Amino acid sequence: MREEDSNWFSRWEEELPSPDELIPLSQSLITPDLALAFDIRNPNHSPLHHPPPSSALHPPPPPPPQSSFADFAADSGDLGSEAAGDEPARTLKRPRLVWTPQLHKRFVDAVAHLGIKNAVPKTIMQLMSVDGLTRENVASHLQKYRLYLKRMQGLSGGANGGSGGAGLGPSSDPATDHLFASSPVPPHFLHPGRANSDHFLPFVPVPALQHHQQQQMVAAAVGHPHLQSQYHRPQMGHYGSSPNSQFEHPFLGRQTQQPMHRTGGTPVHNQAPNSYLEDLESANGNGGRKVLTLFPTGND
DNA sequence: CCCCCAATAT
DNA sequence: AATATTGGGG
Repeated sequence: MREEDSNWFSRWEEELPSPDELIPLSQSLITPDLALAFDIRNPNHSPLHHPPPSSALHPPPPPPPQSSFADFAADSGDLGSEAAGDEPARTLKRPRLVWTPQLHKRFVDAVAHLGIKNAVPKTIMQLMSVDGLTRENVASHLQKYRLYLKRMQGLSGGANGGSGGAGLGPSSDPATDHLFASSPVPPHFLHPGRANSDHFLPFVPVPALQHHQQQQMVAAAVGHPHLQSQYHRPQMGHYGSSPNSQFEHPFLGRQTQQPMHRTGGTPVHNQAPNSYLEDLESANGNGGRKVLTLFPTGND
């Protein structure tokens, strides 16, 4: 057992959104097929602002009254190809994941805590424990993230590049990566020559740094009944900080496991019985794209 | 099987 | 533009 575990887990607890803060997306209760078929999402661009839990409850986010159909028509093109009107149940395509800053944050945390070495897609995914997240999602994101880190390193010290700016530190290149820029990149990520298991932050508890960003997690509204992220707390240790445990969904249950060594065998202890997840995972085949709607908290 | 990365595809 | 998918190599 590593004491560190309790450490960072504790930290995590703080960040964990209370169940109250989790905002269920509208379609959560709709039949997946239905949701998919109708493509319930914001056609335009404005993601529903899920107002923070300021006012207690929000009614079902009801917004886009119109255009659904337009979209539906547009993207249902593919859906129709496979007997969509009849027995769609299987072969559902999963919506594209949207990496909100919050989600990315969790990703970075996971990577940071795992240590670069153990941070491989599967592990990261497991640690993040966000429902609906697949290994591919993570792999793809990780790939991009690595490129980002590389860029940062390359440009950080000396010469400038010419990209307009010249000598600025880690060049904040243009639109290269807004998402990545929004999360603090743990130092160790940047230098390769370091011990592998360094994760605990010295003490840089982010003193007075920005605190504005409430950490709300993502609620994934995939085409499935209850797609919300759920983090589970480690059963070990003591996590009594969050008294909100009225969260009991009989359905999802992702359990966490601890990091293991990725050498040879990877005895991860498993994931819970997410039948729904498996369904989603295996589902695939035709094109109908939907968007995983993790809500962006209008705070960017 | 899983990982990684580059190139494509959507 | 942001993700997903594919393909080749380890």
